[in-house]
Formats: sequence, C-alpha cells, structure tokens
Amino acid sequence: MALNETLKAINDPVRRAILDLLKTSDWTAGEIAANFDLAPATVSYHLKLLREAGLITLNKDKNFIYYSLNLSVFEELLGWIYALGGGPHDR
Amino acid sequence: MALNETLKAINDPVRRAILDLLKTSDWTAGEIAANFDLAPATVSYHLKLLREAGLITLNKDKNFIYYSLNLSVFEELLGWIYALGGGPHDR
DNA sequence: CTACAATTTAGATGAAATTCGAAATAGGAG
DNA sequence: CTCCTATTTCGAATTTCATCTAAATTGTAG
Repeated sequence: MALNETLKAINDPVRRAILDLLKTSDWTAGEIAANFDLAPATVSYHLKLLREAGLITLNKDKNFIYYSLNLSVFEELLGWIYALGGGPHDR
Repeated sequence: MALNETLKAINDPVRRAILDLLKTSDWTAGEIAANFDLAPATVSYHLKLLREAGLITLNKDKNFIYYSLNLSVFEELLGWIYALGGGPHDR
C-alpha cells in the first residue's frame, strides 16, 4: 500500500519543509541541508525516505545531486480523503 | 501546527481503518474495537489520538460512547497539498 | 447500595524512527 | 594518479510509538 509510505514520508516537519523548498525550484542535497539545523547525514536520511516514497526524484550533475518534486504520488492520498468525504465542499 | 497532528493521526493503518468504519455510520468504542485483533485498550489509545487530532468526536449514551467522523480537519492538509501543486489536475 | 458492563488510564515492553559522528563512495579538478 | 568536495551509508544513542495486562472510572441496573 503506497498510501502508507506516502503518509510516513510526509509525517515529519523536516520532510514537509523539504517538499515546500522544492516547490519553488530544484536544489542540491547540500543546498537543501543548509536550510536546516541538522547534520547533512540526517538530511540525507530524510531525502532517502522521500525518494523511496516517490515524492522526489534526483538528477546527478558533476558531483551534485539535484532533487525535484514529484506530486503525482499524492493522488492516492487525495483519493482516500475524498472517498472518506473530506474533499472540497461547496457552500 | 494542526497539520502535524492530523498527519500523525492518519499515519497508522488501524486509525485509518477506524475512520473508514465511521464513514458509514457512528459506532461505539466496543463495536469499533471488535473490528480489530487488538486489545480494547489499544483501540482506545487510537481513538484518543484521533480525538485529540479532532478527526472524531464522541457522544456518550448510557455507558456507551459513540464516535463520529469530523472531516473539517482535513481542510488544512488539503490546503497544504494544493499549495504544493499536488491538487486535482485536469486532463 | 452493590454488582456489573463499557471504556479509559497507567505502567511496562519491544519495535520503529530520528539523530549524530565517522567512515565509505563517487566524481571532478589539478 | 591524487586530492578535494558532495553526498550517502553505517553503527550507536535517544526518542517516540504501538501494544499488552492490570487497575481505575463511569454509569446502569437490580
């Protein structure tokens, strides 16, 4: 069940902040890490979780790794919320 | 940040199944617990987390406690996903 | 009032998640 | 080839989470 992985991935403030960062444009792992008061290894761990959940993709250039958002993964989560009745309502 | 609490609450298969159950109609804590191979105390723990996140509300009658869905809490989560660009797309 | 049924709270335990520093990898640059 | 920089992987320490059993609570019935 991918829903499980998606929810685990976004169930962390750091990882959500990473996604927010990538909304604007792509960044390297180092640039992303510079936004947090965390060891690079820790940010790398978060990037791995996001990658495994399919929420980001990477692109290597020289010895930099650029990360990009992949939003299609949210479809299943939105589908679950809508089915529950929690979608956008009129009024 | 309520988003944090919402995501923690739905980041568990048991709690999502409880929400799915309540989609149909309201149930007592005992009826809900009967749906899982877990101790009643464990289900009670999950109900508490859902309650604290505002995703369910309770209603006491005799010595039963009926639980109901409260979907308005999803608005913030949907707002975040939409802002990220992950909302429903055309095509 | 006493006994009972439904549910929660408390305390303990094992498993999973987050973090760090140190070591390993990968790929230029000189 | 050797060094340097960017990034990840590894192993350990700490924290958070899910679960259970046992005890407490709440409220109904008799």
